[in-house]
Amino acid sequence: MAIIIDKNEKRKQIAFSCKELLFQNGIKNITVSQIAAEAGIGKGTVYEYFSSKDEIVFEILNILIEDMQKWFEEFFDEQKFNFEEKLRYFLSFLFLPEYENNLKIYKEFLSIAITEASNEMKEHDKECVSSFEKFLGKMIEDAIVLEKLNLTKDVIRIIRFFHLGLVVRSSLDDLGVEEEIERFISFVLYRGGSN
Amino acid sequence: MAIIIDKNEKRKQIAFSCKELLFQNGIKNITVSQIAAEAGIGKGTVYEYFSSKDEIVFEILNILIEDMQKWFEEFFDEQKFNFEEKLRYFLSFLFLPEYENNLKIYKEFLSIAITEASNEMKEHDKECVSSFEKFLGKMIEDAIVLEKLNLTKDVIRIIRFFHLGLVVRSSLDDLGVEEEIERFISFVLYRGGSN
Amino acid sequence: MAIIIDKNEKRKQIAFSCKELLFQNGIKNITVSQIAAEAGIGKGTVYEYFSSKDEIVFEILNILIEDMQKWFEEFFDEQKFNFEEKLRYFLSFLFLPEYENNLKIYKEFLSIAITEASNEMKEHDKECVSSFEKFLGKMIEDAIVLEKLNLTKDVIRIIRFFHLGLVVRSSLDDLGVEEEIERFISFVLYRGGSN
Amino acid sequence: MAIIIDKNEKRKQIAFSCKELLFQNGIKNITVSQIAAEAGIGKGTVYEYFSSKDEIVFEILNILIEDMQKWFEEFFDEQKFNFEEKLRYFLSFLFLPEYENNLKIYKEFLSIAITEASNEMKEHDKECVSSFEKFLGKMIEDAIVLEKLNLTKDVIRIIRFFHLGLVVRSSLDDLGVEEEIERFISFVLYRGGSN
DNA sequence: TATGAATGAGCATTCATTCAT
DNA sequence: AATGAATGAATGCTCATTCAT
Repeated sequence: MAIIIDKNEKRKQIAFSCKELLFQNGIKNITVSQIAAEAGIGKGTVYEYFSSKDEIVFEILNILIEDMQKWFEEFFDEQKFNFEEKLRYFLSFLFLPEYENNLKIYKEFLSIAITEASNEMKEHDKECVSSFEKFLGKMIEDAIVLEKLNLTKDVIRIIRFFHLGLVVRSSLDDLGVEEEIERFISFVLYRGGSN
Repeated sequence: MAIIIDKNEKRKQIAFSCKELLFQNGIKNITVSQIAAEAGIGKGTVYEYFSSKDEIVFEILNILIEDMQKWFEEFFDEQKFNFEEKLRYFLSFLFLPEYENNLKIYKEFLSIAITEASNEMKEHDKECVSSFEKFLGKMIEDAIVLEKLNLTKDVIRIIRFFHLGLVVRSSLDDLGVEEEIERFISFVLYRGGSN
Repeated sequence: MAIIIDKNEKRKQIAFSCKELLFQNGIKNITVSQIAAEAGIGKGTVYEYFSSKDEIVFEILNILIEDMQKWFEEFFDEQKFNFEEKLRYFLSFLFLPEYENNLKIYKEFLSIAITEASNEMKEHDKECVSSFEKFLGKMIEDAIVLEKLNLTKDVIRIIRFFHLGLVVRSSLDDLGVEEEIERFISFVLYRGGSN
Repeated sequence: MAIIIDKNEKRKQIAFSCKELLFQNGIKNITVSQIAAEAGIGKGTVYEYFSSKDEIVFEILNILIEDMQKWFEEFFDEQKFNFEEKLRYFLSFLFLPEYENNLKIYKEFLSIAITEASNEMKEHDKECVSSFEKFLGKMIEDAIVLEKLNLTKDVIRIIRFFHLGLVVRSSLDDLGVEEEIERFISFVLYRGGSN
């Protein structure tokens, strides 16, 4: 059993050391040679811990998803903002210059996830999303109770899907992300504003 | 004198004959050899009509998009639907069993586009998006004028981003797409109304 | 017989119209399609007059050699220079900026000639060289008789080979062509100069 | 632990085993597949030791040049030859029947170099030339000091260019190489002397 | 357990040549 | 006679995976 734990530990270790590699090359262009070199082990050794390249890639992605979850949680632990501010930050933080790399990684994740997500990946992602929704849920609740805003829990999903769509489109359009976000916030909060 | 061939016609012809191939192999795995074989022509002949493999794939994608646009037009031309019904169709048609193949290719397109969109690809995508926005625009306009609904044009973007997010998430979650769509429709249509 | 003459005429015509193409692309990169386009005829038509691409290339080269021969002759017809001046010009004229294209072509010719000269090409070249040597011969003769220079006819060959070597090396070294030429002239004329 | 291989040694080994192949097929027509087969290794293995086909060809050329240098050294080490004999050997050895293959490859090298010399190629050539000039330099020095011949270092360049011209012309003319060489030697050695 | 040398299938693209019209 | 559409052989290079040590 000790061996199994060690194996798992080593897997994480190898995957962890390749995060930087992903920033630079993108998942599509990563090679097993690079992974081995970056992890400081032999190419053959990689296959002692993973049975295929895809498996390595998934492991790296899983680590990155966990990272993202942490970033979210850390940010939202500070409770001093009102709903509008929180929502704005939630929607825009991945587009801030300082999170450029995270956006990149998140896109890489999506790119893989869309067409070939493994069950393990889905499992990981589910946890992430759930923790994420929990927070949005809390946010809405506060908004309803404390700010007396006219909202329902349903808006969580709309926020999530909108956000996701925004990330994807930002790769394709030269859209003004901020503008789109403001439009969405207006819609959610002051939807009658144009009335 | 040799026969003069309508190059554009032949392009379409070649691309058309490869629709099925694309469904089977996907964008990434399709090869020029397969394309030539499927079109019943020589490999070199392909390059008389296309300057690169990517160009062929784009042409096939174009045909698929044109197909989709036709389905839309056909659907929307029948004017018996109200805004809610149209919106429902717009959001859900890709998830209908008969469009399974289109959804698959669309996802693959997104997967590629997210991380390695070439300018050519972006250009291609822009046309596609613009045609869809035109539909949505007309839809909203009608809704405002004919159905006296309380909507603004801004909702177009929200619909688009939501739809995109839905497509992406549908790869990851076992979400009830229909349920999500109903939730969104409710939100867009009745939320403000219920105030 | 009229037809044969016409055929030959057309060959020349096709080859002639491709001189410019050679300046731009170099012989190695020229294609039959380009040749046909440049000559304003169909690709198949080219093969009515030539039986292979190589044959076309040789024909173009032959025309260029004839051209070069003409340039030489025209220049040396003006008899107002002394031997040293003539020699200097002879050695350096291909390196003058205004003959850049000719140098390029001459190199192309050499490039082909070195490894795959056809008999026809050799025949052409022989004529060219002979006319060339005739002139150098006259030059030397005048130098001996009129300028009382201490030279023999043997120097003709040395001049020719040196010149050829210079052209070839100029493609490889960043050599100071002028300097090399002066060195050579000194050697030929004032060989004892360093004594 | 896997075996660690001396990469440089293996490079030489691969290149060495392909000398014959180069003689047979020429620089232009050699293929990587052939190289791999000739070296008794897989095609992919070739790319473990060379980063491109050109690099392999250069390595083979290098070996040929090193061979030539060795032959020179061996010849010139036997100090019983005087300058005239050395010069004769230098000018004529490439035309000896036993070096026919080397002449062929050298010509092909020149053919390529003239019109499409890459920087890599120029660099490679520079080394080769410099080593030959060193020989010639030593030769001249000895001639001046030991044989009291009336020569200057300038003659090195003239010898080199003449030699090069001779190689090139030998492809075109049915010239008597030996005769030309004798003529040149006479010119260099006795012409000034007869003044 | 760790390694890295060896592998070879797989693929886009070019272009001289042919031949039906 | 003139054409240009069709062709397919030919080739450099990549990289995940294997396996002898």
